[in-house]
Amino acid sequence: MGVNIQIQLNENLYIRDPQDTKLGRSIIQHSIHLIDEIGFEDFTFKKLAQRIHSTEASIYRYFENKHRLLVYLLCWYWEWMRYLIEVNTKNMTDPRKKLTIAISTIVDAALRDEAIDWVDEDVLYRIVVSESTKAYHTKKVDEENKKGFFLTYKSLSKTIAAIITEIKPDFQYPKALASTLLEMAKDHIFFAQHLPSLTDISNGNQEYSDAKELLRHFAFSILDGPASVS
Amino acid sequence: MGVNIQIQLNENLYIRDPQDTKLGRSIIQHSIHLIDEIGFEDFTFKKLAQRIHSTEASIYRYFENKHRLLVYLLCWYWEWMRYLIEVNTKNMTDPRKKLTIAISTIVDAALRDEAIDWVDEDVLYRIVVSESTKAYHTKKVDEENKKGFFLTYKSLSKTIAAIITEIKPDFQYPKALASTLLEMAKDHIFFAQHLPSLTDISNGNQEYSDAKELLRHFAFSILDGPASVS
DNA sequence: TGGAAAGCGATAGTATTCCTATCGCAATTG
DNA sequence: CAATTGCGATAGGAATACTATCGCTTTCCA
Repeated sequence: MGVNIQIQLNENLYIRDPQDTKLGRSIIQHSIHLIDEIGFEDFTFKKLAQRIHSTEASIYRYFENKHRLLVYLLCWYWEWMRYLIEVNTKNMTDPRKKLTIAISTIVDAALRDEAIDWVDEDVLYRIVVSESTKAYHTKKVDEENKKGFFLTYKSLSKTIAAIITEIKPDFQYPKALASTLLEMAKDHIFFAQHLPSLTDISNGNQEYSDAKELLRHFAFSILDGPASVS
Repeated sequence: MGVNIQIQLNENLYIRDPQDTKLGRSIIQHSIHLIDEIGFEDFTFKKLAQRIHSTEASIYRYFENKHRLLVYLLCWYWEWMRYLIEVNTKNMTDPRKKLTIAISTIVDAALRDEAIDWVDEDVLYRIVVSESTKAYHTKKVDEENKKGFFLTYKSLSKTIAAIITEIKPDFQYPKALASTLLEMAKDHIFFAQHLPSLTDISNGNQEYSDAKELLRHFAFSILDGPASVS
């Protein structure tokens, strides 16, 4: 049993809802691992079909193409993040503590969680770090945005922006700070692993406490900074 | 005539140096425009060959594949940026002014410049905004990093980090702040254009003065922030 | 309980992408 | 003027990104 979470995503993302069937759940579970292993560029429906002992045509019954599948996975992550932040900050009165918890929650996505047994959240987060910008850095952003593909990301960002506004109601850049924190988490975890000269956090630490510290330092410096900046 | 700048890039990036021949320069010039028009995913050497009235095989004599060409273009931009920041901050004594100039220089890359007549810098910057993360978010990052593909990006980041250290020698995160400013410039210009709810800067302003103001505000708040952060 | 519908494997086939290889002409170079 | 370089032309192969059809099972529900 355990916790029973049902994440409902935008219907435009899929042809058939993968959560409804055994094959659908298998597609989600194994696509996460396969993309993590070989990268999104080399990932194909044919390779996925071979791994799950199904066929290319069967996978195409669920997703129009591999890009839609990627966006589906990311939406799943974004929605799950937003849910976790909401749960973890519930009943808290101090908005500063809320922001600290939100930052920790984002970074801790790199760690294993067992929320849903056919989604390995820690592996999914590696995909978020490596592949998420490919979801919206496309010639079709505007079209896909209209279809609501990025609502969950915007909603996650909005949740964090709301906490920021709670801390400092007259702050000029709540939305920018919220999205920057989300992007920074990915960037610096990636830099620490692959391009360490672009960051000051170390890669050794399994729990990324450096990353949390960096985000907190930036966020609170900006929020508590001198009223007038030269 | 005009200014004569020669940008020398990593030899591993190309098979034949595109700066040496007419066809090579044509490949650079038109690939920038074609990638800008149709996006990197849909961009192919065949389409580029058609546009410049050449052949696929001829383009393959310059670049192993389209990914290498993209990295080449980005390296060109990163090196050019570093050069501009160095020139623009030369003989300045106040490091705070240097950082302000550096930020303006990065954001102004979106504007037309005529440094080299076969490179349209403003169009190239649109590629940087939309496609640059695809250069290093690959399964081959580590391998390509060893070959020195990202030296110019790291060098640009290092230049900015040095200014930050000049401002505040005991600052804990100079490298992280430098790369964050570079990433933020791209992200928020992109968000303003396509996902406006993720930023607070507007898209209307042609000179992105909002973006400059945002970056300056974040940078100096972090540098001037209260010594101890809760 | 029986007939319709849904789900999925199997197979076939097409257009495009991503290359590699070879040939030969024209321009450049030494 | 001989040798090299640069490049257009063509061919072709393996992989990718789909689309379509057939028919077998399982499930649904009346």
